[in-house]
Order: sequence, then structure tokens, then C-alpha cells
Amino acid sequence: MTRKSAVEAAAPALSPSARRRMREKEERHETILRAAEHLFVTQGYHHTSVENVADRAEVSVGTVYFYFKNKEDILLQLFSEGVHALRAVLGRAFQEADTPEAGFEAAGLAFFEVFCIDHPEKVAIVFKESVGQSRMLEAARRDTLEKLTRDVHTALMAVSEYRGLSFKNSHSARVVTVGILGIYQRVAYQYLMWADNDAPGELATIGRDAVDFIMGGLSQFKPDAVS
Amino acid sequence: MTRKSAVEAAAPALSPSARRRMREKEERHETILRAAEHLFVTQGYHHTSVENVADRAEVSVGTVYFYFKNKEDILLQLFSEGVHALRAVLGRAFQEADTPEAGFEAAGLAFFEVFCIDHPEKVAIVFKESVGQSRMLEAARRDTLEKLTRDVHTALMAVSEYRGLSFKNSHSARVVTVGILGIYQRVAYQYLMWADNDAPGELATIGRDAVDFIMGGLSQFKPDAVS
Amino acid sequence: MTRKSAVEAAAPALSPSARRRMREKEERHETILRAAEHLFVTQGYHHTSVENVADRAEVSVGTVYFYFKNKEDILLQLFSEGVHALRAVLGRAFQEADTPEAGFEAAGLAFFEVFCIDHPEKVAIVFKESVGQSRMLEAARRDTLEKLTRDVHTALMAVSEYRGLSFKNSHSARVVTVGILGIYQRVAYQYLMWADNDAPGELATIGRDAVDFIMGGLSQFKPDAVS
Amino acid sequence: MTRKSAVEAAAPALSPSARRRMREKEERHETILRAAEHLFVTQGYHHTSVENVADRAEVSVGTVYFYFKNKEDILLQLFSEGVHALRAVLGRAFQEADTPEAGFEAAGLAFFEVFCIDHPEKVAIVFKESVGQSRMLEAARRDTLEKLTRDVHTALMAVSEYRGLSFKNSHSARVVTVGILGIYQRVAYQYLMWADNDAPGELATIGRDAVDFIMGGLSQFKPDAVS
DNA sequence: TATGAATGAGCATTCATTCAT
DNA sequence: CATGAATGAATGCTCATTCAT
Repeated sequence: MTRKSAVEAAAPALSPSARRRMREKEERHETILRAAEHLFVTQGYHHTSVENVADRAEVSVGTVYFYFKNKEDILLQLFSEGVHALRAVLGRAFQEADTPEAGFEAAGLAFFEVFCIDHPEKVAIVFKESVGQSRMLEAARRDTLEKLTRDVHTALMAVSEYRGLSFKNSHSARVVTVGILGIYQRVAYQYLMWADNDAPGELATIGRDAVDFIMGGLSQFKPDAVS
Repeated sequence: MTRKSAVEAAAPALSPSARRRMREKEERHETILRAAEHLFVTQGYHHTSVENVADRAEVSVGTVYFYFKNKEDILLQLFSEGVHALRAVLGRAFQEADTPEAGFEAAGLAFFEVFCIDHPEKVAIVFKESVGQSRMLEAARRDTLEKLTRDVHTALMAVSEYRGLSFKNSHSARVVTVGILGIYQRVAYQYLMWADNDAPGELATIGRDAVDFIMGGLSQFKPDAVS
Repeated sequence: MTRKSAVEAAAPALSPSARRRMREKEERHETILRAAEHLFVTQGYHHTSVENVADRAEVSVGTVYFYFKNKEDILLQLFSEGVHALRAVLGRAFQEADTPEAGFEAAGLAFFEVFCIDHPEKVAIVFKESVGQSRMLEAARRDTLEKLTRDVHTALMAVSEYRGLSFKNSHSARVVTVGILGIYQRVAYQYLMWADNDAPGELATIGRDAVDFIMGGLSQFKPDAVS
Repeated sequence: MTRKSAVEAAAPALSPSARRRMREKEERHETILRAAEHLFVTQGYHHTSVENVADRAEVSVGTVYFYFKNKEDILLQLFSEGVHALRAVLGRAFQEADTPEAGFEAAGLAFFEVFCIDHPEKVAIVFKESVGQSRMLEAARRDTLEKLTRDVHTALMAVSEYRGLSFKNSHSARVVTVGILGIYQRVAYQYLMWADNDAPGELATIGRDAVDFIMGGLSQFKPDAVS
């Protein structure tokens, strides 16, 4: 599917100069976001000043405040962006598979092989830098991650129906969903943030192991499973 | 087993007045730690000033700095304390069971039913407030949690031997260990930090579900398991 | 007397389109002035940003700077305008009376009954918002209010001659003039800015009392007055 | 009457060293206040930064914030101090006179000859720098100056009773009180803030003229006065 | 003329840390 | 040991003003 940028889509009837101005505005926003992302990930959110961000983005402090309400807002947008990208990766992998079960597994592998490899900074933002910084941010974390949880829960329900899994109750399935996300999060954190060697090449096998564990955990819910 | 306090144990031959001084010193340390813990958990580490801590502990700022190197050191000690307590809870549950497998399961349940219930603040410290605050703290997190990981890994190996589980390789078992800890962490976070309703009573059933999922996930590694 | 607008008066021989442009320019100027006046009075000069003014006037910041040298200039023009309006009100009342004495009294009443009622914002600008903001503004305050003082002084001299008042010396009459303006200023401030109840209806009686006090104070300078 | 300083009065049973510490604390507070007063009066409140104040007081910025809640608080304390000093000057002059009438007149003269001469900075603070700076400050101005107004009103009532003055009604007397304060304020402002020549020597005669005008204005309320 | 993005100096305020008493 | 006054660097944020389009 051919996609137009948000700018072009939103302003189909604008003058060329106005279009260029809008595009430049969007680019500036993006530049600042990327500068902040890099600094937050490498130095930590609290050890990065707005001036640092402005310097790296090669704009003035005032410009940063023209595009973002405040420093927290930058992190918030980075976080949302990160979760959004994650949902996109998982969603695509799930959709492209032939069966729900294969999709569920593919999504798990995609988390490690696509998301973690392509966007290690986003992993850091979503699971590390955005944790416990402020009440507001924590609320946003909860609400935004809730969407991801719902995605995975929906997928799990599809698997459940397709394979005839029988969860004790709906609540039980919810806990399993949260647990699966916990595995993703913690394994990624361990091998991405805490890795001694910078060897993300292993991530493929690590992901394989993690997903195997998850799929195996699910198989217990088959009616014919032997405990 | 009768336990002596650390003070008495360390100073068996001191004069009564010296003993009292030491005990008071230990109490002060404890008071400050508890004050900080409460404030860090309720307001966040960065939104709590050393003066806040001093006020709540009813001592002066100077006194806080007599007992702790700096603000970070307070959080560090709280974090260590938290992980220590967690290891104790898990270890005890594992030990008291008859078989490694029962122990592994009991430890999982104890995490939710004992640790989360008795020390919700510690959950917040270990999994939220101590995350992404500074390079030094993150290193400590990694090293300290590594001990916990080793504990669980050792226990898993015991189960493995007892039940004849066959992991693909040692690395694979390690990933499973980390994944299990991820489940604990994330489920606790979700239902303790993000709970809409203040109903920790459910934690028992939630823990049950989580542990079932884990034990089921492990059962796949039995040689006779059907994938 | 039929009055033409400043625009028409200044450009009697312009093309219609040029006339329209000038009229629009004057209107813009007026719109911005009114927007600023409202914001300065309600939020205070320093708590109003140029952007606030632009927003309320529905123009861009750049436009504000096209019509005014800088923010201070806006306040300066508002201040001048205010003093000008005040002098007009007082002057008219004085002129329309039959005798200087009656005119002096009428002007005093007009201050409260006409100026304060019709232009409460101007009272705030002239006696509150423009006070102590900058060296330049304070100089302008002094010079512009000096004209008002001269007006009142001239009127007082007319009364003096008409009624044969005998001031100790010319300096003494000057002090009386300043004192009279002080009464106006302070009474208006008290009952307009600081009124508990929004009852400007009382202003008529308040003005009556203030003017009575002033006229009584003047009567002492009659040669036959008993001290 | 022998007066002890606030410190000594409040801590009669403290150790000498504690007493000295308290005295030094009070002195610091005073030093900062005087530094701020000078700067606010000469450069204006808004053009004085907290760093300026700290520099002039020869302390660090932090110290300023140790003694004052914020910048506004400094101005607030200066304002209160100013009004307090003014009330003291007026009150003393009124008390020391033999009759209420003589007291009222003496107080008026004291305003110019004592307060304005001894504390020109306080005149600037109370009637200029504290005007229209913030909502909070304006409320304080109103409430604090209300006390002064009540003082003068009470004195006026005493004169009224003693000399048998007959005001139209109580409200009328109130307006006269406010008017008298207006005369003081405006005349002082004109000849202190706006004087071309630095000749406060004239203030005596100026005060005389102003007070004469006031006392003459009051005399109209005698029953036998000829309008 | 009108626009509004960009600037960057300026400023109030916080807070971890020290140290004389 | 305990105190708390003092420090001052650090920082988030504002806002008057400019200028290319």
C-alpha cells in the first residue's frame, strides 16, 4: 500500500511553499525527537538537560520548547512512539502467519529478531528510561502498555479458539498475557541492556528459547495435555 | 532458631553503654531507611529530597549524611535490602518443600503470596524506583539481580535433574530462568503498581495462574512431553 | 461639531483603496490596543506575553511588532490614551460649567461619575499597571501626568481668581493641586480596584463625598475663612 | 522603655552559643532585606534578579532562598515592614499630641518630615515597587494598607468627636480618610520620586501645605462652618 | 503587510552536599 | 555524634524580539 506522509495527507490542497514549511516543521520535530532519544538512552533521562537535547539537535532551547510542552513531553512522545512501533511489529508478524498459533509464535520471534534488533533504543525507552520518572508518565505507561496487552490478549484468544485451549477462566488468560509480556520485557532487558558483550547476534537464539518456553507453557492448556 | 541482632552478634564483649550506642545507631539507620523507602515509593526517588527524608525520619540532613554516603546510597541499600528479602522468601519456600519441583512451585507462589503481600514497598523499590536512575545504580541492579537469577537457575537445575528435564542447552535454561523472573516481575508490577482496585486479595489467585503457566511451560521439557 | 476620523482627516485626497487600507491599519492598531488593555488589566502587565496579546487580537506576534515598537510601547500608548481621555473628561466638565468654581466641582464629580464608570480599565492602566515597571515608563508617567497636573492647576488658579482665594504662595497652590489629584487617584483605586462588592453604583456618592472634601478644603483659602 | 531584640525576648533561656546563632540568623535576614530594598528601589523589582540581591548581601543565592520563600516574599516583607514603620511614625505623632486635632495634624506633618525624610526607600517600596506586581501582592497591599486606613479613620473619629465635626454619614468619613491618605501618597510620590532636584529640604514646607489643605478641608465639617 | 518559526539571554528555583559549631 | 545554615552549580522554562518567506 502506498503511504503518504502525514503532512501530505493532511494538507492536500496547500500551496507548495506552505507544504514545504509543514514538512520542515515535521522534520524539526523528528530531529529533536531523535536527538533526545539518543541522549536519554545513553546518558539517562535525568542526566540529560534540555540544553543537551537542543545542542545535539542543532537548534536552540526555545525551539525545543516550541515543539514540545516540556521535557517530560519529549519522553512521553518517545515512549508512545516506541510502543506504537512495537505493536506494529508484533501485529504485522501475527497477521502474516497462516494460523493464529503460528502468528503468535511469529510475533514472539519478531519481538526479538525485528524489534530488538532494529530498535534497541526503543527497548531502552519503553522498558527502562520511562520507568518511575513521574506520576504522569507512569499513568501514560500504564494506559499505553494496556493497549499492547490487549493486542496480545486478543491474539491469545484467537490461538485459544483455534487450538481449543481451555484457560481456567478469563482472568487466568489475562495473567498469562501479562506473563508473556513479562518474559519479552525481561529477556530483552537482560540481553540488550545488560549484555557484557555487544553480541545482539545471539538474540535470535535467545528469542527462540524464550518463545519456545512460552509456546510450551501454552500447550499445557490443551485439553489433552498431561500435567 | 534464636537470632541475635547484628549488633549483639558483632559486639559480644562491649560495655553496656557502648552496646546501647551501637543499637541506637542501628536504629537510626533503620529509621532513615524506612523514611526514605516510604517517600521514594509514594513520591518517587527524584521527587524526594534528602531534606524530605530527614524530616520524615525526624533527624537533621547532616545525620542522614552520617549514615549514608549520599542520596543514591540510600536507594542502593533499599534495593539490596529488597532483593535480599526476596531471595530469603524464595529460598525458604524452596527449602521447605519435599521435592525440587514442589519447591520451585512453592517459591513462585511465595513470591506473590508472601513477598508481594508483605513487602509491596520493596516490589516498588526493586522493580520501579531503582530502574534507570543512574549508571552506578543500574550496574548494582544488574549484579544484585544476577544473584537472584543464579538462585532461580540453581533451583531450576535441581528440578531439571529431579524430573529429568532436557533443555536444549545450558543457555536455553538460562533464558528460561530469566523469562520466569520476567513473569514474576511484570505480573507483580501490573497487579500491584497498576491495580485499579486496591484488592491485593486477588494476588493469591493471580499468583496461582502465573505459577501454573510457568510450571506448564517447564513440563514441555520432559522427554515424554508432546509439543 | 462633526468630527472626521484621524484617517480621513489626514488623507483627504487618497484613492478609495488607499483609504481603506489606512482605515484597516487604524483598526488593527485599535484592536491590538484593546486586546492588550484587557489582558494587562486582568492579568497584569508582566504576566501578559506579547503572544497573549496577539492571540486575543487575532493577529500574529509579528503584526503586533509592526504596529508597536515593543511591549513597553503598547503600555505607553495605553497610558497616554488613558491620561488623554481623563483630561478630556475633566476639561469638558470644567468648560461646560458657568463659573470656574462650579467647573472645578463638576470636573471632580465627572472624574468619578464619568471617567471611572465609563473607563474603569483606564483607571487601572493609569494608576496601577503603569506604576513602577521601567525607568522609561516612569519618566513618561511623570511627564504625561504633569500635563494633567497643569490642567488642574490652571483651573484652580481660575477658581482662585474668581473667588479671591489667597494661597500662601504659588508653591502652596501647586501642592494643593497635587493633593487633589491624590484624592482622586486613591479614592478611585480603593473603590474600583479594591472593592469587595462589585458595586460601582456607589461611586456617585463616593465621588460626591470626595469632591465635597476638596471644595471644603479650598474654602479655607477664602480671605474671610476662619481657620 | 528598654526593648530587647526579638531574639533575646524569644529565647531567654538559651545557651550563649545558640543565642549568638539566632542573632546571626536575624542579622542575615536583615542584610538580605536591606540589599533587596536598595536594589528594588534603584533598579525596580522586576529588573532585580535574586542573584543581584545575593551578591549585594554577600551571600549565595541558596541562602536567600533559605531565608525567603521566593522573590515575591522578599518584596512582601519589605512592604509589610514599610507600612509597619509608617503606622508607627503616624501613631507616635498622634499619641504625643495633647488633643486629637493637634495629633491628627502632627501625624500628617510627621509623614512628610519624619517618614519621608528618614525612609524614602520605604515610600518607594510601599507606593511604587509593590504596585501591580502580582495578584498575591496586590491582595497583601490591600489588606495591609487597610490597617493603616483604619488607624487614620479612628484618629479622624477622635478629632470628629473632640471638635464636634459632623460628617454626612459614616461612609462619608471613610471616603475622607481614604482621600487624606491619597494626598499623603501622591504628594510624597511627586516630590520624592519625581523631584528634579534632590532637595528633600523642601519636604517640610510641602508637608505643611498639604496638611494645611487637609485640616482646612476638615474644618468644613464644623457645624458653624460657612460653605 | 502579515506571518510564525526561531532565537537565546535571562531568571527563578531546587537540592545534593559540606562543615563549623 | 548531631545539627542546620550555607553553598552554588545546575536546570527547566519564559518570552521579548527578529526575520525570512
